[in-house]
Amino acid sequence: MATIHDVATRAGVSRSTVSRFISGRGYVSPDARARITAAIEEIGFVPNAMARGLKTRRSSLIALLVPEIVNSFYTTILRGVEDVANRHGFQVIVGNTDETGAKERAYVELMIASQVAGVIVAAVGGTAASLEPLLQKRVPTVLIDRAIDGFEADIVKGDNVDGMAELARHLLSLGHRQIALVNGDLATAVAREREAGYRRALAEAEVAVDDALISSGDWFIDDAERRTSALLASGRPFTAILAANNFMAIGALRALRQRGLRVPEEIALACFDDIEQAAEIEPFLTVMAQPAYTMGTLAMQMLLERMGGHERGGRREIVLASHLVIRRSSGARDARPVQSGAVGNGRIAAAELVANGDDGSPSAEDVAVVALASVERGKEVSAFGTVTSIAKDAAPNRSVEGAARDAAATPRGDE
Amino acid sequence: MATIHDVATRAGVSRSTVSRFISGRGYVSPDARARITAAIEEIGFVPNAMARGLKTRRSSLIALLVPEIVNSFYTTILRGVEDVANRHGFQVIVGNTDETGAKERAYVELMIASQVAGVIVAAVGGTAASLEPLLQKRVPTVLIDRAIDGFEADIVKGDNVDGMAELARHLLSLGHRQIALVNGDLATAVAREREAGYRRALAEAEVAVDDALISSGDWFIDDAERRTSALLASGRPFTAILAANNFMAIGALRALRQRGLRVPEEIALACFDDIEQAAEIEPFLTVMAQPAYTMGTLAMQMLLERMGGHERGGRREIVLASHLVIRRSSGARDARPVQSGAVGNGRIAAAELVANGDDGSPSAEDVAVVALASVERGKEVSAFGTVTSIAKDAAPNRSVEGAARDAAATPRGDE
DNA sequence: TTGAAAGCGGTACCAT
DNA sequence: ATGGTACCGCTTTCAA
Repeated sequence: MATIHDVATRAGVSRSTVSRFISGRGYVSPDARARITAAIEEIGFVPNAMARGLKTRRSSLIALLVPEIVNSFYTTILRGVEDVANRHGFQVIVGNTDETGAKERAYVELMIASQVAGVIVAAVGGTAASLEPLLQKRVPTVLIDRAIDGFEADIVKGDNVDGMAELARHLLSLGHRQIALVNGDLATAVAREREAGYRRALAEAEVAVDDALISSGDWFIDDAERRTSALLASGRPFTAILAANNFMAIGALRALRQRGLRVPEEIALACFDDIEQAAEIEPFLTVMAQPAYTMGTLAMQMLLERMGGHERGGRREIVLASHLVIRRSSGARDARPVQSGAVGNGRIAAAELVANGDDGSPSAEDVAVVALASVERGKEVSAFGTVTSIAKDAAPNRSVEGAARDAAATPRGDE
Repeated sequence: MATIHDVATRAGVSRSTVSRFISGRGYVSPDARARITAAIEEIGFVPNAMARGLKTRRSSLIALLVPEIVNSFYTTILRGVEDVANRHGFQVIVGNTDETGAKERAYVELMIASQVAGVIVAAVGGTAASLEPLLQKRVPTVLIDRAIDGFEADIVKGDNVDGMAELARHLLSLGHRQIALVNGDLATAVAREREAGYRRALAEAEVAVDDALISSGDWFIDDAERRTSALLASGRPFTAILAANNFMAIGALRALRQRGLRVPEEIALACFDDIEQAAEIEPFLTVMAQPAYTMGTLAMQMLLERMGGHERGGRREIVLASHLVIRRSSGARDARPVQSGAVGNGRIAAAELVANGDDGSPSAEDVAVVALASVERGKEVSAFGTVTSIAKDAAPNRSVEGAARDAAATPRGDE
């Protein structure tokens, strides 16, 4: 394996000069430059990242940890993260934690050992235990989608409480009063937040919540199917199902089909998170779509700021609005996309995000703030997002109850 | 950041002893062992992978390079790769090459620089140029899905020629005679192979091929949409569309819908590769489904063998059969899943794959051979695959023409 | 059974 | 502008 020494010998210069050349710091004469370039080409030299990283304690690796890479919500986030990371010379490596704390922990240790420059995590949930080493080693970290109680880090997330409330209101507006909730793992904040939204919407509509219609477990399709089957077997009456995410919806759908129940004629269905490719094939599922690409984009942006030390303040929190996409499964007459957006909210255009981050350009918050100020309603673009709130030096992650209370207190202008 | 030295001091032993302890090689007294364990725990020590890799020239990283991580075909492959890698103590990092040679090249260099233990690539296509450094640096490499002319490496791929021929035969059997082919990038072997299959089926049915109905370009949805729109605008008559993969099908579908054409009533549609989640939501697309999970599984298995030096022979090639899943889009009366399988082919059961690879257990070929011998027709399981052919010391990747000729010469027992 | 010491392949400071 | 030279943190003989 060719080393810097081989290049130096071949080019007739010292290792120091070669080092300066490849790292781009320090002076190298045009003459030496040419000879080194030639030597590198000839022997096919690729600098050893381990040797370099050992010395510099830096790497060009960004780690993204997701619970389920097969879910398009996370692959879309990945694209967002990757696009801005690459633009800044960073490469992204993905770890699939499979909703398993142990796998997450293993990846975290691997990432630390690999000296990654930063980490973005959609955490498995529950405790901060498996992520704790990141804090201890001071690895720049940004949370995405899922908040973790007591884990002090920047976060980009969806407006789960409001989003789920709106989704529930949609079903309520169609006349449903017995709405089953197929939730995910209550150890994850999103599950608790979405349940809070569900409860809030029902309360507002003065519909009593039947706890027997609410189930939770884990985020796997099979589990949602089992729980839905059990619910159907219980004989408890209900006319609609609200699934806490797209995978839960698939599970519910399986159970419904197995019983021969037609959607939406016999049971209506809606869920959080879109499945873009499925929608392309056949617009069926009514969903609360989150701006996943933008979430990835903003998370990476915040991470870059932390990594570069440009941001030394407290915990930041960016909440992006999701939007209701009405399709067939909920049984609405007018099955057409609808953009939810509160007065005073603003869109983050793809163009702005692209401009963002180049040297000296605005930070994630700047962009978000600008977007907030410009209430602009344009056509649907996947890279768009609507900022619901931005908190600088935000309070530590609070309990769901608190979040729900705040959300309830915030006026929304979309209904 | 805690180092081995800190642990040594705290435990009252030398660095060497700590090193022996964490690497598991060499003797360490129970006494020292206990003190080291405690020290590691106390200071939260994680060995620096860079320092270790620098010395050992090894890492526990496997790189998987895919052209489009958003495509479920590749995420499913990822799951297969990851499952066997993890079982052997390796972690997988994914690079999304975005169908771009330059990105692929960049990832390859990064992987080499990072001293990955092995690489699995679904290549962007065209030349072997961007992968060439892998050969030069002797990084164990396995190709998946896409063959590369002149790149000498083990490969796991689908039976593209036969599969596409069968898919075309399905449309022919429904009475279609003017079948448009929306292909992908002809620089990739799969595209050429699938076109060969299309041509073969038409030739066998004595249907003249109308080249004006065949389009190619790249593998992006937008491109397929554009080409399909152009075809529709041309006025050239056709009654069905065969898409070279799932993304091409989405593009074609967009174009059809934009023109208000109903599928399958006005135009029938079928494609290679499934979109599992879409099918779960609504069984619509008739597809030639590939055993993606198994492809990942076998690729990783072959890679482990190369990495361990257990396999020093020539290039190996494993070809897995795909199977026809008839759904609504092709307009067939009996829209139900059908398992295609030639006499003499065998299933690889999930159980066998799991057993495979533990020390001393059978190699990828052994498993495949055993499977070939056991013609067992069971129920559909996603981890199953059907082996079409296994070649040991296979000839270098040949031209499509040659492959098509061979395929035509090989008797198949499924019709 | 343990410790001393020599690197692995770069980087970066300090002279020249 | 360039070269000499200590490391970075861990592994691995080799001696004790």
